[in-house]
Amino acid sequence: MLAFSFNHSHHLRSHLLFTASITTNSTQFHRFLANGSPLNLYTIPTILASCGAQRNLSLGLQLHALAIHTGLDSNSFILSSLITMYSKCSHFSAAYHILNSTNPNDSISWNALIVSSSRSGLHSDALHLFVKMHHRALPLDEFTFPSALNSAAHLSLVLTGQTIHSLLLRSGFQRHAHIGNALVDMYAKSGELHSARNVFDEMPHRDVVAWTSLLTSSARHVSHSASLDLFLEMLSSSVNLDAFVIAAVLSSSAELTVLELGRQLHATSVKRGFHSFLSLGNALLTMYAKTGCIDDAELIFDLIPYPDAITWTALIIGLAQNGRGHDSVHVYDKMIRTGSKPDYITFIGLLFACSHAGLVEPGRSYFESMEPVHGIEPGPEHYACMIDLLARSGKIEEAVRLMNRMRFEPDATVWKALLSGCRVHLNSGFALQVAERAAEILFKIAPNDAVPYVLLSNIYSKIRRWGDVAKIRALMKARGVSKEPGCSWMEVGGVVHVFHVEDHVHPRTAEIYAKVDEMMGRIRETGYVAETGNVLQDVGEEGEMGLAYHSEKLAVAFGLVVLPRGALIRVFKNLRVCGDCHTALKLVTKVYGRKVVLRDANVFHHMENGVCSCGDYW
DNA sequence: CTAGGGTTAG
Repeated sequence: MLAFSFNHSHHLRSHLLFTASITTNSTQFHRFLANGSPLNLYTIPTILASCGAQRNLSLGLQLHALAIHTGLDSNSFILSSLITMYSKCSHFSAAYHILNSTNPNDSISWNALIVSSSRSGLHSDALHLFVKMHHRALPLDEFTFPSALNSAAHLSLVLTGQTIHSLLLRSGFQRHAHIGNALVDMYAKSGELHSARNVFDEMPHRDVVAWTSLLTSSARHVSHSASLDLFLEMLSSSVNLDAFVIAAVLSSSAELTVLELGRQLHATSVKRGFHSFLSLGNALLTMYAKTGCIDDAELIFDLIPYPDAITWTALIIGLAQNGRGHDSVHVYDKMIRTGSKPDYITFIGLLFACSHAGLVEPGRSYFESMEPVHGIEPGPEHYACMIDLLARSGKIEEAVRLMNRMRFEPDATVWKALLSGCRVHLNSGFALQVAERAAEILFKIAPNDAVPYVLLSNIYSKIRRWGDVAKIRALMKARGVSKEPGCSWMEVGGVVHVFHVEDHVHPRTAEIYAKVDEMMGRIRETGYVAETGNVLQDVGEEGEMGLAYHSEKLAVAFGLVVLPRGALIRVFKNLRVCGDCHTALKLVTKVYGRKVVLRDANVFHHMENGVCSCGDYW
């Protein structure tokens, strides 16, 4: 098969690629050798490159041996290929050994090691090599700088990044596209968005990569809406979209629950043929799950041919948030059956699912399997889920025992889980005692977090200890702790309508309030009585009027006013829905024959005909 | 033979 002659280097290259692709399979490699096919300056580097790409270290080692045997191992072309192969296979000691024993004075070998170190997360090694190159006066080029900048960014070494920047200004490379992009990304990842923007504005060509760096860092360091503003700016500057940037924007759309934009991005991806890009599929799945369209999320999942851990995890979490914790567990079992490896976050989702579906026994056994079976040490989030699961199902002693078993100090997340879990079963005095103790600790370690005050105050009001309720409220006031104001919003025709408790700013306020009154009147006829137990759920956001005009009720009433008859009403709230609104809105779905999807800070409530997907357990 | 951006978080 090798008895062809090649006239063009292009043919030679495709032949070499073909050779490499068949020979990285060991058996075929041996057949290749048995055929008397040549191992030379052209074939060895090409096969080595494939070994690196496929992380086939054993074949790489054989080739190294053959190179030594044929005396080709002193050739600089071969040496740099070997260093690349070892680096990509994470066999760094071998790569360093070759580098140190042959002392190549070309940049390629050094670059290969810097790039691989940076990609493998060995950032300080990458920077060390960079400094060494600089000291030896080796040429630093358009391959060296991006990786060094990348490692500086990952270590949050802004000063180092700035030093590299100043070296760059003298190198003549600063106008190079990859280098400009790496600089923008370094400043952006370090949270120095103004510096990032300055570099960006001075670039000769601002391509989609630079925009993506700005977008994702804005989402992380500023806000998701700042990120979407940048996206609009990008669209108006006619830059070509690609799958990376769409995945990033989808993630902000998901957080902001702007379903219309998400759908448009989905359509664009299909038109542009990006649908086979895994990260984009993962982002789409998450976007649909987070906007309450769990059926669409499942459709996306079914179209992904090779799901990775992120895909499985996104589906597990999405199902759990949408009240389908049993399905999360089935998906997890399928994930294991099909050979995917769960990670730290998978278990957060799985245990969250168990806790919301009340699956005590499966939850316990999944938790116990984490370390022995999957080699993942449970972290505070996992303990928090388990404590929540146990406390909510009334096993408060067991929750406390589990907490005492932790190898590290429980953090605020864990104490909050215990406190909120206790509010479900207050009939035993023990639950109250544990809740008070947890709150006391939280008031010390997180004195400015409003959530523990509100949780404890709700517990007191549930057992009608009004004096204690007043004490907590006074304590909050004295400490200047205020809760994030509650608000609900709804998207209609691409416009987001926001409601706060008892606010009168919406242009259709009169109709909305009339509709709330009508709603409350009609559900009262079916026997609804306001629950006063959660009067203080929204401490700080509401007046003395109490429960009637909470933001979620206003939003649902608005939906009844403006949406066509029978249309699903999709509402989002930034805080947890209060118990009274939950009861009232369930009845509204029954009386009006409408479906309501209400997403609160924790989960989705798919309400229909008086029943909620959360099983009144959220 | 070496290069920049992305997706999951009770």
